[in-house]
Amino acid sequence: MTDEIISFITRYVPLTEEEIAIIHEQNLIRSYRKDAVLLSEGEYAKECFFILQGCVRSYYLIDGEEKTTDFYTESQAITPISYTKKEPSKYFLSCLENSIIALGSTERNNQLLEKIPKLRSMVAQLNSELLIQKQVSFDDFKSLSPEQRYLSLLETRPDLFNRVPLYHIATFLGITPVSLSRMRKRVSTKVK
Amino acid sequence: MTDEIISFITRYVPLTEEEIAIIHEQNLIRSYRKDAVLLSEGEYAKECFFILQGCVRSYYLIDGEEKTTDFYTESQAITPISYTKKEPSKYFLSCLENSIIALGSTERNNQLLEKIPKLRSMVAQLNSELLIQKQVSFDDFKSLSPEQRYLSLLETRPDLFNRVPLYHIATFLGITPVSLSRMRKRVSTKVK
DNA sequence: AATGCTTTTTATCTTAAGATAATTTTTGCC
DNA sequence: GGCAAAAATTATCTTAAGATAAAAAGCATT
Repeated sequence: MTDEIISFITRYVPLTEEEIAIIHEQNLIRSYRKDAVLLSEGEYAKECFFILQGCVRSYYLIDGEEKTTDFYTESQAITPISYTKKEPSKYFLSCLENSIIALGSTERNNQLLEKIPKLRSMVAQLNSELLIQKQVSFDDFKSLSPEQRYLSLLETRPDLFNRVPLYHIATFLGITPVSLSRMRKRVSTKVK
Repeated sequence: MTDEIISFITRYVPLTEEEIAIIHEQNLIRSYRKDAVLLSEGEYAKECFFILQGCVRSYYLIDGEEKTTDFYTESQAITPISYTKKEPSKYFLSCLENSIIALGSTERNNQLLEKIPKLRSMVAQLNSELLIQKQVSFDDFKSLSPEQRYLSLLETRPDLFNRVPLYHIATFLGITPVSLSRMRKRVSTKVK
């Protein structure tokens, strides 16, 4: 049932049967309804998340407008900044779909790291990978025009367009929903 | 002489005298002239860098245009993606000023990590911190207008404006130099 | 002081994004 | 099938950025 977590981890470090059992024991799995809020602005994140099924969105609320910064889907881990830094969150996390999510509290995660120390190496590798990914996407974002960013997202994450409303994709691309709509029209007439 | 490196490290892990001596031994320090290139597109990075004195810029060359993605100054470490991933670099690193830089090759760094294993913890902490920083700047970048980004940079890194040509700052802000110049004029007349 | 090079600004024109409001389309639901 | 809410599009007007070219200002060096 939580094989996704095991295969996620074993991309970084090998696990024995025993260790797999320990991880299964520790698993806390929850279901959330669409629009359920996993973390609010101002709140201290007590947990990090691993998405087994569904889709989660992170966003800032600025002058009453939601600015989406990320979409997380199956087999992605979410470690809120607030979880790491022990400070109030500046952004929200909420479910775009009914979702099944594994939770790790600080205590539970620390226990796991005590019992299976090599998980520290996994975390280190993962962070290093995420840092590189983030840097690459940021660099791309800066050097591409909104239209190029849209076209690029169409290629790299086509799945999103089937499960996420366009107005969230718009703010994720750093533009307004109205502008995205206009752009899509422009692009489609270009192609023809 | 390389106390900066020691105090950089001890922000993350304590060091004994012995360990400090080991680090000093391993240090390879070089001087570079303004415009010296530390890493070229297409090249495999053999080293990572720690800036003791001076300023380094990272940039992509796109359609003959340089797009600056970062400025590194005193006491900042640079670990090229190419160094970590062992693949050709997509960007350049070059000196904006005459600079004094400590170099760490893969071999030398691995030796250090063998001799002082707790440095792994430092690297892990540093990466986690850098990931958070990168995420925050990316989120800001997306939600701010070019003008707001300019004003924010003026506050967060005023030093840059004294040592870096505006046309590099412009591409760093994701706009053209002409546009930055126009914007500065607009902003200055607003204030009056 | 004169020259050449780098950096910044100005000007003009074009294009696309922001703001706002209204309308249309789609979707879910009783 | 009809209704309400959510999502997407359209229209209009304003504002700022991109492209390009040219001029001006700042520097360094001889």
